[in-house]
Amino acid sequence: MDKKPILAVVTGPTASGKTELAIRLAEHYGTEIVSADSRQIFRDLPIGTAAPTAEERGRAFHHLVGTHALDAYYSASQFESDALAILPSIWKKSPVAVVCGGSMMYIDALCRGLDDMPTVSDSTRAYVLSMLENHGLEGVLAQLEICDRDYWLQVDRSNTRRVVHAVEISLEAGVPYSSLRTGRVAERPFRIMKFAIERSRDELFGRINARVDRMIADGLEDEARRAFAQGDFNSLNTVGYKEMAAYFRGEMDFDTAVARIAKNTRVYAKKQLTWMSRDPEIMRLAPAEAFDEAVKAIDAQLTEY
RNA sequence: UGGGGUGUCGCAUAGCGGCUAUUGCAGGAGACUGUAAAUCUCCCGUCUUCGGACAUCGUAGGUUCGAGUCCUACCGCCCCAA
Repeated sequence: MDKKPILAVVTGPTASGKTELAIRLAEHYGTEIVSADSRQIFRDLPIGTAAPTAEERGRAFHHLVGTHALDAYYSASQFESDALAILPSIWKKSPVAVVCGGSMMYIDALCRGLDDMPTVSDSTRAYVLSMLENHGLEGVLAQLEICDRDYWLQVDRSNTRRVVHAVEISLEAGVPYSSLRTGRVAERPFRIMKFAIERSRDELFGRINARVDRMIADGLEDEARRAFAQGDFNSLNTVGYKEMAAYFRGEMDFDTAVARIAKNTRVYAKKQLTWMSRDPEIMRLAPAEAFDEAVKAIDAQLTEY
């Protein structure tokens, strides 16, 4: 029987200690890390996204961190193909590759796969956008009812983004969006192990608050100013930056902006926890024993064949 | 001890005697298949078969058809005077 390599996924809410655990595992197994973080992938945002530092990156090689310009288009499906392309090269060095990140949809895209869908062309995107601008959400919903009645029935009709996307895909593909959604879980040629560091809500929120203060001290404001000087991109529709933008526009004072960042980071963490709660594959580790427990579990898998 | 003020949800706050007690902050739950740190939904007095039911504005009385709102007493807090 083939020895399938192992994908050790370190995930969990923001500020839970993923980076350190991932690096220690990478050091231990002489391997590299693929980041699964939808914002750390952009360059010029190291402070606000808590990207691994130069020192940390010296301890273990990190893929997909700071590799894209702020105006670049990136998505979960691109992450899926990028990660799948990188992993084999890591497995040449070690039977264990480490993935580290809190972008839950990216993790799922890699571990379970996304259904095949056409890439939306610029013209289709522009067409649906104009429909939204001229006829509002109601207009786009009417279009959705025509081109994909099944999805129209089930979609959250308040969620403009989902409605727009379904119409875009349906028009692009020429078939209903819902017909492309198979829900099939991809077969992967590797064994997946998922780990998360579990902390109490109070402790996690305390770590978040402290980290936000540190980001401010480290110069988040300047970083945000320089980033927005490049333009107002989706990559900057991000906790830490959108609040700074509101401060720059004079919509809130500095202290309020900082408080909002902490608040929105807590909300983000909560959403990650919600997502995690429905994934029974994730092994929850106590902070103090996280590394030892993860190594034990991985070694057990390594010796199994 | 006297005089004045004040008491509304975890905190803050609105509430000219009359529909469901307002708003903000903080908090909780959830959805999620190509921008996901995005986008969206719900709860936040108690119980709930999720349609509602029952409470409630420091406490106890009173006036009134009707009281968070007016009156009295008490309790707590704040200010001034001693």
